[in-house]
Amino acid sequence: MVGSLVEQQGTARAKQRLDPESIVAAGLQIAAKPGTTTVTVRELGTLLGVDPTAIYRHFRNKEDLMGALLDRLFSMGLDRVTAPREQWRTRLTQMASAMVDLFTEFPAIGAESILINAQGPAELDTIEFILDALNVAGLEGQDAVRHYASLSTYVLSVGAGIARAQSSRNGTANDEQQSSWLGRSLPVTAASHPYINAVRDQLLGLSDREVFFLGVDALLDAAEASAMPRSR
Amino acid sequence: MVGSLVEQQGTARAKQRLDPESIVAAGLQIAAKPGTTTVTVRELGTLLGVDPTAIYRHFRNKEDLMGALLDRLFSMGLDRVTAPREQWRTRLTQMASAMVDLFTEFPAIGAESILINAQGPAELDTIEFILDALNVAGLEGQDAVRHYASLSTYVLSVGAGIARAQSSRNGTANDEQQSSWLGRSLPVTAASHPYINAVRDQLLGLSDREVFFLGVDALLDAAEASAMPRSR
DNA sequence: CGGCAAAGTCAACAGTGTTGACATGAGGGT
DNA sequence: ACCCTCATGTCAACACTGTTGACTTTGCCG
Repeated sequence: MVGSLVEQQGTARAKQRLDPESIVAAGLQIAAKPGTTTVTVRELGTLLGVDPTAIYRHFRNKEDLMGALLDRLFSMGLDRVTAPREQWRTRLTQMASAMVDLFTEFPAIGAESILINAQGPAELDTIEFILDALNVAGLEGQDAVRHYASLSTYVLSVGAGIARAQSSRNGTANDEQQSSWLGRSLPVTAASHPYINAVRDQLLGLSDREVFFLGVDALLDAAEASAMPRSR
Repeated sequence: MVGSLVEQQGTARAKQRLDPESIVAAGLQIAAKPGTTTVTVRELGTLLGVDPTAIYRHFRNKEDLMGALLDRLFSMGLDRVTAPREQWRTRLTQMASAMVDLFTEFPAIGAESILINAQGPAELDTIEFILDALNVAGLEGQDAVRHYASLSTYVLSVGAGIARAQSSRNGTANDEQQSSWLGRSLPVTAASHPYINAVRDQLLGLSDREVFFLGVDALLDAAEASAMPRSR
């Protein structure tokens, strides 16, 4: 993938002389492996064919490493945006979609996205990207900042939640366990919880992503509405 | 220690004969203590004056216990809603506000709110509460379900994020570390990131709660808009 | 070629949650 | 009033985290 001279896939090889880049690559590889709920330092070591603690020569601690991984996800997310600059709303939707996809692909990283302040270059690019889109939409200054923050927090937080749910589900062996949003069953009586009872099936049928995009749309509507008075 | 039927606070006493209720109370007490980032089984044991593993006689595992704690927070949250039933929007806002307050008060619980499916009675009551409010707003069936899910996911996910940030900040000694939302500084140049640079101060000045309520309003607007066509 | 700093190794520590074997004691049936 | 039984508390231990300090190796630079 990376085209480095030495290491490829497999279980362990490429002795010695790491660098941050190959560690990040290995981290992504581990996080992508289905059933993985967390990236552990020791697994990283065995995958790289190196003593686990060697990682600490390149990253101050695990949070630092996770930040680098998350920043990588930001970078990939930006790359997946294809719409032209004028279509700001499509661009933001694509970005949100890409991030939730990536969080689902790499749950171990996405699950902690909210805890981490990646502060990497790609995160900054993402902020710039969003502010640019909002600017195209007609938002500036404090308005732009507020809606940026709202959208960003939403994508990261809810995305993290979806990733965690994904992890839990992956933990237990399954076959296509249709991301049911609530728990399996809703133990309620019609007497005590009439509303729940009336829509119980719809509740259980909800999917994470459906709910996610509903929120994204609401936030983008709000941004658009906020831009309205200014543009007319 | 012989005659006391009920136990009180302190650091350790009330030997033997636990019950789920007192464990939950102790859990809340620990989670409320500033500087606490996570509720640990052992600390629970010492606080209750009991072997840590005794907890496993009353809860299957820690996730189960955390579910009970979270359910307690749901219960408290509902209790803090004061507006009359007709003012559905105020009620939902109060509920969201109460939850984020509680998550900030008990970060160790709030931080994991998204991972847990409490499935306790209070969570069901909360679902019922939200569906009822949306019904007052004029939403029914699938529409109500969707906006319930959207709002619920939002409050839990973003609330969890705020709680985690709170924890991180509590971890390091501080004095009134004004919940700055992004990291401390934004290392960008005007050339590469003009938009960020233009609003850098506003970005750093954002507060968690401000952003949180912005999202809540957007979601409630969406719900209200969805109800509009039906009610006219 | 020599030394010095960066990087890999190893053992160990401090914390998690969790389990299995054992002890104890409160309660209920007769 | 007994005894037996089952729930509950206790203890030691395991597996698994991240992380550190002392050491050894390695490769670069003068």
